[in-house]
Amino acid sequence: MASLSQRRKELLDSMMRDAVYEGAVAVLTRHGLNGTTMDRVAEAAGMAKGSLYNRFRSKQELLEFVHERAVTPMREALAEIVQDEMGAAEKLVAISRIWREYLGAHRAVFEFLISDLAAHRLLKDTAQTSRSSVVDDMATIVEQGMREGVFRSIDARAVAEMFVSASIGMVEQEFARGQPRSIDDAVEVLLGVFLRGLSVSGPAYASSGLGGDTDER
Amino acid sequence: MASLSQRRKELLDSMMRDAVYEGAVAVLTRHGLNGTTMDRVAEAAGMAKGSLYNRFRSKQELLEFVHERAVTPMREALAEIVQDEMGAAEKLVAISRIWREYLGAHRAVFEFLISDLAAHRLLKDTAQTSRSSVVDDMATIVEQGMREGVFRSIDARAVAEMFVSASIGMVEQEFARGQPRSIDDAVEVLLGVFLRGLSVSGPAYASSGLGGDTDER
Amino acid sequence: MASLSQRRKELLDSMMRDAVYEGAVAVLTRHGLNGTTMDRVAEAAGMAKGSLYNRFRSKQELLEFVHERAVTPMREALAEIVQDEMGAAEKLVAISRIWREYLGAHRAVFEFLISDLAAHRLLKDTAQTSRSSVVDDMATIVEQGMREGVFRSIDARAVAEMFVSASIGMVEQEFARGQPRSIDDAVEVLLGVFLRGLSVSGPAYASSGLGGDTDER
Amino acid sequence: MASLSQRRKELLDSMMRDAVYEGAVAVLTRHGLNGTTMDRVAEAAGMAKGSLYNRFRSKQELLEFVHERAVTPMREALAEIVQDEMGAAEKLVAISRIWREYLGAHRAVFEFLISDLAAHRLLKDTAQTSRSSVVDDMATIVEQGMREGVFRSIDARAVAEMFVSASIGMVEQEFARGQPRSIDDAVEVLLGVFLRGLSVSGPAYASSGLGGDTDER
DNA sequence: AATGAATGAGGATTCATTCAT
DNA sequence: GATGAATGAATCCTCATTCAT
Repeated sequence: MASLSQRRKELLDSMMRDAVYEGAVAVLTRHGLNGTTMDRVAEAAGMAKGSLYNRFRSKQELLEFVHERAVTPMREALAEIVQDEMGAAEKLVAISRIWREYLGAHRAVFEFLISDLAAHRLLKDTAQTSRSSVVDDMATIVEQGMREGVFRSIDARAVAEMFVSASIGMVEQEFARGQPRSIDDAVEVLLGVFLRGLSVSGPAYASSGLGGDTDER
Repeated sequence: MASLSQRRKELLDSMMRDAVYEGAVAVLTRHGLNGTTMDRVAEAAGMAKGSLYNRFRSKQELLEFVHERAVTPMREALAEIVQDEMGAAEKLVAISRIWREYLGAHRAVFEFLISDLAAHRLLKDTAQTSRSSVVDDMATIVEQGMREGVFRSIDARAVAEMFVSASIGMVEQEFARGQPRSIDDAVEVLLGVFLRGLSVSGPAYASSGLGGDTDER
Repeated sequence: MASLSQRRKELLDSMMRDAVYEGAVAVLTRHGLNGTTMDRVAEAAGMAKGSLYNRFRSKQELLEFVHERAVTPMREALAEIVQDEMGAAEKLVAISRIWREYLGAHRAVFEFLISDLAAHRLLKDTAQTSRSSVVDDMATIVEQGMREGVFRSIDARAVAEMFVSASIGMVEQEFARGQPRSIDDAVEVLLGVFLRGLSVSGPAYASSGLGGDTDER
Repeated sequence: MASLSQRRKELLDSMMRDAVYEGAVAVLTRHGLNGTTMDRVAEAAGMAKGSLYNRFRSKQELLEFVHERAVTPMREALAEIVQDEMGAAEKLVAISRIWREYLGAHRAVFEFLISDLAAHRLLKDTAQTSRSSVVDDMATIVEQGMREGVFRSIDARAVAEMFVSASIGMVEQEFARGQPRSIDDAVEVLLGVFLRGLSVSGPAYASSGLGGDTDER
């Protein structure tokens, strides 16, 4: 049987993919998306440029691989939480924590691949889908909260997008200022706003200028 | 009088700058930041490449011009509102409306220049400062609300960043889906969350996992 | 008569040419031959680029004008000395002094136009001719010395070229080191070598390796 | 063994460098320093433009390589002669011959790289140093002659520069006229002048106009 | 005649991709 | 499969020259 050399090959292949991922991340971190050339990735990954093209048909495919590998665990964690038996509010808290941890640990990749619109363009299908699916999952949780009577009736997708954007925005700001918050602090601010903001019996919403939302007053 | 040819020149110059702005925006829209080459901008602006370099010393300078022209009015409107005599909540509402209008009208530019990290990198000084100043203004308003006793005590910068990111995020999502919300709807969702989220006597905040806020469900 | 406005025009034209010359020299000095653009010359000359093209059909022509104006006085002085009633040795001395003064006063132009082969190429006809004519005049003097019996029989053109090159070379070296010699010192070294070198009854020339130059031993 | 492909690679590399050198020289010869574009060099070398950039990081580096390769052997020969046990006069003769041979064989390169001030500017460090070191070596020989009592007391650097310039000047003139002298003729004229010019008991130096050298008349 | 904006060919450099070894 | 040299299209920028005002 070839299963031995088969396994060996797969192992080697897996190791190479690891090397590529880490190399690419290192390059993205130091040089930015535009500065991420195949040459640099190859060197950082400790292999020849040609070898990259044996695994990935193009730079685009390589970046999609990196994106996928970076985002997948987060998406899976999110999907799992969505399936869990917790209440919607609890889920939001759990997600926030997981995200924070993840973003903190992989800030470099996310800085370029999650929020970079140039990347969005480059990775159109992959990335858009990915962000979109995250928003979908979040929306599902918000809807759950509405069904549970914990959240008030609201445009769930809009809130989901707000939540995702606000989460990323906070992290970005911290990156930019070089003053990261603790996970606890960050989650508290974020959820402090969103949970209250979604709560059913809220304080009067002093709308001055919003058409006829009289029932919210 | 020289004032005639003078005026004429200024007019022409102004028209050229308009053409450049619109050309650049068109190219940014169609090709993304990376695909925005001087050649394409020149063609879109209906002039020769060399002419671009008569106005702008470099691509960087041209992009800064575009960024500036796109963002300035918004920043000015924001600054004005910050100075106004309104309450903090009212200010947030006003800002949201203005932003919405603006973002809707200039979606293309903002899609690339406000939230594109590659642009941030390219326009480091200009763009960073610009986004930063927006966040600063927002934070000022949040602080005002805290002083007025309308908002609870909270990390104002964090909230400001969340608000800005959430606002942009919503618009982006709408762009991506091709289903823009009405200004009223958008502002209602956004402020519905943030005003409640910042209100003093809110509903209990059901934190599960944050420090010791266990009994707040 | 138009002679008044005629004169006026000529005067203006003459002033403009002066301005162009001085501007061009300033630019050559600061930016080198390659850095000498029509834009810079125009600005340094205090006029519009288009006006340059009213006087000179091309950059080439402008540079030829500059070269001509820089070199002409030297050539004329040289020609005059050639015609003079002095002995050949005296003429060499006189020429050396005049050159020195000239080179010192116009080092910038000469640094680029006399010894720069790129300029030679650019100014092929003008410059080559000019250098050539200088060498011709020098050769004439050397021949005079030979006829007078003061100089020994020798390849006059070769000596002339050596003399010219050595003169310029010394100045260049001084420019490069930033340590100009006094005119007296420079002339003394230069002529100290060449006059002895050309003298009839010289010291034995210890040629080791020169074929059969027996009469010089 | 890797030594086979190793050797093969080195051989190829060496051939490429030869091709580049010869291509560059050809282009320099035909188009001058300014006309020496990477495109033309690539074509003349029979390779793609990009390949040039695989070997040389920039045009500057490529030109330095050309300069180095052209000048090094001469400099080495010169340095060796300086070290030799010969008398100063003999050394001058030896050097003259070697130079002649070299300049004759590589006239094209030297026409641009040795005496071209634009090149000096471009290759500042490399070229300046190179010419300077040649002059230094020559000065050393002159000083040796002075110590030996063969040459009279004189500004050695000045004479060295004169000698170098005169040597190059002669060759240039010959290039320009297309009438090369034989090595023997050239060396005879050159040294005929310089050796006499440096000799101790020379003929009276007929200075007319030099400060106080009155007794030499 | 003066002006200076417009033009576009030309030049240095980068980099994704291919391919011979 | 691995390698890395070769390729050339694409990009930013410069500058001599033209021409409408």
